[in-house]
Amino acid sequence: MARSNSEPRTFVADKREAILRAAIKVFAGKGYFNSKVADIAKAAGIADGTVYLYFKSKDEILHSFFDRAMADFIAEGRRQLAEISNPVEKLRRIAQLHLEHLGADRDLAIVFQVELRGSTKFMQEFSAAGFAEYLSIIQETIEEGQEQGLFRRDLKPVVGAKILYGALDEMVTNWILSKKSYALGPMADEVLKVFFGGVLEQ
Amino acid sequence: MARSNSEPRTFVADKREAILRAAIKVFAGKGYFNSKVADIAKAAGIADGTVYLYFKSKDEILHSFFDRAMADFIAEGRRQLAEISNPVEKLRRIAQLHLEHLGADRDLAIVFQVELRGSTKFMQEFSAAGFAEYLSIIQETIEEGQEQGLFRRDLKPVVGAKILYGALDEMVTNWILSKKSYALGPMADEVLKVFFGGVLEQ
DNA sequence: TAAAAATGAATGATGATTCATTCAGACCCG
DNA sequence: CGGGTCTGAATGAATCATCATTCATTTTTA
Repeated sequence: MARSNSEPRTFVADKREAILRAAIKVFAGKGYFNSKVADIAKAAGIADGTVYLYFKSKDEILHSFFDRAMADFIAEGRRQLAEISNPVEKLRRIAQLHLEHLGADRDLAIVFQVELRGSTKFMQEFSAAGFAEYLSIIQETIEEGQEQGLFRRDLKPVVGAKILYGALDEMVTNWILSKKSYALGPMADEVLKVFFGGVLEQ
Repeated sequence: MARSNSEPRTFVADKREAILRAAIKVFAGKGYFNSKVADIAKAAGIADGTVYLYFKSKDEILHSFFDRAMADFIAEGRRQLAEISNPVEKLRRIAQLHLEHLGADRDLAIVFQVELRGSTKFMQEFSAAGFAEYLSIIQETIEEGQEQGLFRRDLKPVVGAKILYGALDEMVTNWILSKKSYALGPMADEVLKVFFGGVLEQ
């Protein structure tokens, strides 16, 4: 009762966090369905049962992770975009953030690229949430660019958004699967070179 | 022994085929890990054990499917590309084939987009096989185009291939998840418009 | 009728989840 | 102080359901 009241909250949040981090590492290593809750517990240095004091189920661990990771990413993106007015530069920043963010944490990237897509159920649930929002940020930026006469108008913004997202996404997937180690961030410029200017010789 | 020698082969192949088709439908519906072998057997109208007369394991069903589907697709692609000499038109044909093929069979598309990506293991195994070959067909076509002075040279062909593939792939994924029903094939032209010419106003 | 194909009940392993028990620290009282 | 008590966190062995796979038996085919 007379406990110094913020301390326990912090403690609990930390352990939840630790389980989450351990889970990501385990999921990244062997895939969601091949990971045992016992593996996660071991990776987090706790007993199997303890996992259930912080999460309702194995499923909820993955969900929590996505929800938080995506919300964080979008919040950061919006923050940075607010400082930019030129749509061309906005798209550049989006591409860079996307690749730098995932390029900075391989486990996170693996879980995002691989596990997120591992079930239509997840995809749809997730789709409904953050993913659609992300696509629509790109889409709105393209609309802005069209209004300002910077981008061609014979292209549906929603299609443009999918193309850019798809290209970035493929960069990440290839990076994960590649045996070679290289920086993902710089690929943003390569993608944008094509997205903005196309491959045809003028 | 005195069997009219091609008939039983055919018969066996047909049943194998039927199991494969049933499996795809089931996998597409609930995901590989959530699908029971019993579900597949029921969908194929046979007993559980019969599945094992044609496949060594559940895993092998998925593998067989990928191997065959990918080999067929690449063979068909090569056949059609052989009739085209212009790299621009070759890429157009690739994009159309890609989207028309998956757009014609939703179950096939779901398994390809979702299950194939559902595990790093699968991705890597698969990657080693047909997928790398597909990417390199695109890459070589871009190289040709560069040699003929059609495509800009300040772009690595391998990167260009990933961008085009990624954009097409995203069209398929969105199509699968979309509640609206629309034709996937025609999206090829939209993608190529951007891939060839870029989004910037001239 | 013999061989091949198919059956589906039984087996055995696996692994998510539960819960009776232990443990650690906070608080109280003499 | 120092030991007793309470609370909630943590434990991990046991439970229980779920399937992939097998194989003795039956059915079909030729």
